[in-house]
Amino acid sequence: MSVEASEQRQRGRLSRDGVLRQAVAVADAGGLASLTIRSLAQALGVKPMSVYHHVANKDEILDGIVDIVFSEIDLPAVGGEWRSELAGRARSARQVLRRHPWAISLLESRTSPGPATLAHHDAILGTLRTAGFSPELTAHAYALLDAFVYGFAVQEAALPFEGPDSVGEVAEPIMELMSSGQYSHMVEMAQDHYLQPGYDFGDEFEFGLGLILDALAQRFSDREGARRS
Amino acid sequence: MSVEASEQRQRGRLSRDGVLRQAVAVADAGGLASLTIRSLAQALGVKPMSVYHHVANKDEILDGIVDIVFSEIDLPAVGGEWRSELAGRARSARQVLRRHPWAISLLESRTSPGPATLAHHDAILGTLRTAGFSPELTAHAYALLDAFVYGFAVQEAALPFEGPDSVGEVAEPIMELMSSGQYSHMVEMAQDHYLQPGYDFGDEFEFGLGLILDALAQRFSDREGARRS
DNA sequence: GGACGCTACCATACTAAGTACGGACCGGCA
DNA sequence: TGCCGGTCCGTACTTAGTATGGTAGCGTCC
Repeated sequence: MSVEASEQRQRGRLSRDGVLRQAVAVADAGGLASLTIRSLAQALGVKPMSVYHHVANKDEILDGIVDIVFSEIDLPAVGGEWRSELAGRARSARQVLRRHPWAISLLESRTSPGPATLAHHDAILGTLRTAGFSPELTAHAYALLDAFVYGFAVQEAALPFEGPDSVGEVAEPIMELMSSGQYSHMVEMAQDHYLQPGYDFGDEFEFGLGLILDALAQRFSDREGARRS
Repeated sequence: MSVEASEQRQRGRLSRDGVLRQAVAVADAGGLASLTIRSLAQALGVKPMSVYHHVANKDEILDGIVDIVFSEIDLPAVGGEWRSELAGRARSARQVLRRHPWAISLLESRTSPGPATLAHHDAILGTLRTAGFSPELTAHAYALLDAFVYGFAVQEAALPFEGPDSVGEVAEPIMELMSSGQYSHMVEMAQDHYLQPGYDFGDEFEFGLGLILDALAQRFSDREGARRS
């Protein structure tokens, strides 16, 4: 029995929360595929089966880390100015999903929301309702904004390159495929726009977000006007 | 739902295309998790290792079935009226992703597009450019519409219930969680709106799609006007 | 028509992952 | 002091991907 074991072998060092936070760290470091019970146990300094005394199974770990990710998203302040509050939460959500890209593929498969997820949804609904949105428009706005945020995250995750200016490197094999003569519009757009220096796909986020919020504000004030007259 | 092959033992009955189409059928029937080399081989009426003579590995299968899914989406007609063409392809994409919900989680992880995927993107870019959209606005519109379609599909896939009117059944445990006193806005929205008879989350799709297309038309005509004056 | 060899298919087996099952250890309490 | 319950772990079973090396049936050429 090695007394000098680097990590203090002691009882009670594990907890459900510690396990989940370490799971996030492992996924951040190596992707979802690298998160196994065995790798997680090693990161925690324990043996695989010890993990099961704090979570029922791997699915519970996945549900748990999704909720941790949601907890990192800034909540809109209920009662604040709806447009800036929702813009802020959308930007925060995007940042969080960029930080934890593995979470995106979990969003659609996890159907049991945790407390942070519920609190998040509640704050958004509250912000809209308190600002005076009708239930119908609240539901519309919520679904639309969330779809945009999630969908944008999916797109960013699927990009074969990372960030601006590094596009050129990976473009070779794709350009080859496209140079078959088909895909002429993609080639044109790539050359005239996407591959231009300074183009950053991430900028499309602000365009889309602004467009959606503008249009929602329009519908909102239309309704307000109709109600007032 | 009978996926098993009833074909006799004979040479040459397999092909890359047949393998991929059967893989789609298996995933449709039992979800992505049920698609294993062994289950696929059984559905094809062969032994597991036979599959590997037509695809290099499982990743190639996943890439392949994503491309099959894309091939099922109606292409917009380049040169047609952009608004209706893009609305049509968005609706078609949603239908296809509802038919193959397992494909959603693959969208973000597969970074090597197949020919159908490329043709699809090309047609959308072509529709916008031919309609007179600038490269900038084309990139904006494309990213925004795709984000919405994908994000909406993610949301629909994550719903714990299926279709309208079946909401009530599954709502019990969630209502329980929410009745802790927190989540008051969710409770209000659930009671006053989501749980009302006839509410269908799917209807949010048309609202969002219409709003985005309206707003894009606005920006398009603004630009047109500026150019003309 | 018989040997050859190509290609499609398969038997075996190795590795890795989730997890069932029961045991070992430790600290507290009667 | 001896029991107890909460933690942690050793072992092993099951399923999945796939490396390696056959084998069998068909076309080809003498």
